[in-house]
Amino acid sequence: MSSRFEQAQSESRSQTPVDLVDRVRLAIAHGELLPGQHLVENDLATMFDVSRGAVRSALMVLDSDGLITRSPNRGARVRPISISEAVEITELRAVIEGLCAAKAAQRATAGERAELRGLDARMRAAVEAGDTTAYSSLSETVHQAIREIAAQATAVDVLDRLRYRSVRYQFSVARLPGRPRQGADEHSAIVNAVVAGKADKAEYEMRSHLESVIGALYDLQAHGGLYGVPGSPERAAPLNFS
Amino acid sequence: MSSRFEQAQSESRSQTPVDLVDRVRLAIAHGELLPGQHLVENDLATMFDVSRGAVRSALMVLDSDGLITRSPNRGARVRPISISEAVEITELRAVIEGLCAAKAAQRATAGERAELRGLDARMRAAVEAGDTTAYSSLSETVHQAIREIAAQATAVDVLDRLRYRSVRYQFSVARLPGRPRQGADEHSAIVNAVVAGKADKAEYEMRSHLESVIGALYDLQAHGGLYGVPGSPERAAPLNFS
DNA sequence: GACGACAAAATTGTTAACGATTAATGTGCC
DNA sequence: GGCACATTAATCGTTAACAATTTTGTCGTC
Repeated sequence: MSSRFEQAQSESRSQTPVDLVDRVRLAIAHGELLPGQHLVENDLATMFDVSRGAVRSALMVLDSDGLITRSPNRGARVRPISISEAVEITELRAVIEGLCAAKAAQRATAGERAELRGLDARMRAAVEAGDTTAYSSLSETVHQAIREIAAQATAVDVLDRLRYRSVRYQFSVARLPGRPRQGADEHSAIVNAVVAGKADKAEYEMRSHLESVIGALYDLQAHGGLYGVPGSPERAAPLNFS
Repeated sequence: MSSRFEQAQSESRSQTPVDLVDRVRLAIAHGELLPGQHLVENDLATMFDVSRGAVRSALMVLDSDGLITRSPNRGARVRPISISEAVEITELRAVIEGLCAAKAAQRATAGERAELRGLDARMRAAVEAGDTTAYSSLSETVHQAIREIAAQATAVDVLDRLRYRSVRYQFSVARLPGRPRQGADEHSAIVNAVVAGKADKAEYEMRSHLESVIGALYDLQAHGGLYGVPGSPERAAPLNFS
């Protein structure tokens, strides 16, 4: 919690109380550290230019977060996430984001509703134009806006952590054929419900949306493997979520 | 995740990779470390008989969990939880435990259903007998059983962490007049739905139950303060949740 | 008596070194 | 050639010491 709110102040090197955790998290999300990879404390220390003690602490946090596993005296490994686990995580996200959508519907101010409508319009335009990247980015923005409006600090915190576990698959889902179109429709339904102040409907639509993501995950499994695995040339792309 | 599964193997002192985190967590839950209290690394190290480095790592994990706050160069403090935050946490728990209840209804085996029915009967008997302590304990057992049956590892992990944040208030809620009776009725409704395999109803009843807990939290706020604050003579009682 | 500068103490953040445990390698024997 | 066993290397876990920062306490002045 508190770790989320204290902004990176000066990037002053080796003033890394907890912010190293985020750096490693991002490295995993971006595919610089691959699933199953053995993480040696000394290597990470030199890689991130911090003390080994700091690395040790960060690894414990990441272990507690489920991003890595640690065996006594055997070191840490990036934890591979199976599709079935990604499904489970998405099921969990569904109910939590559903809660946020409901709260957002209750609490959104006039300005916030207008903002949501604007985002929705831009997203639909992007899909019409066939701009998948813009869709991805806007989709994430919509989710984020709803979470902010909901003002449920604890829920947002949990969601932030869950995100990093399933990033790998979110990449792939967004690239499935026909996915942007369907996603955009679902997002519109969510936005409309929130803007209309219908909490129950907002929750329902959000959950429907994420259940459709789960369906896409199963498709992924059926059609064998991942599209656009991180580590490939396009790993520079920003984090996007379906 | 992995941290949950590796059992305390030999209690061999100073073999504390992560298990120290749980010990500090429990100390906070039991009121040995009070909200707002300043946590000095050296003191904790001698208190738990571990190295300061281990304490440092544990504090970072607890900070990430939201149980304590850490200011640079100023140390750590046990994070006080306001009633409004406890409400927020319970709202979050409601949707997650709702998910677990639904999954449990889908997945419970015949044996598990029988076990749930047994627990329910014992809980109602305890309430009839006016045994508040037994009710508390059985209530927690029911919740735990449903979580196990649901087999949603990620959700259970999140719930386990959320629990520690609001323990303080859960104590008080269970002591509100008339609370055991109402809680038992709600638990029965949940169990019946799960046993009947009605996922939607199970989720609905679980959420209703926790919304009723939220109502009790507001009552607590209205009637001013906490009953049975930890640190009082009865702090030896096991953790109980409404 | 209150306020501010200064010094001392306490605490955190960092680094380096040591011992312990585990995996990997090499050797001898069957 | 393959397997049991000792040796070596790599890595983790711990401890102690040092540096940097904050807090506390003291003194002098207004």
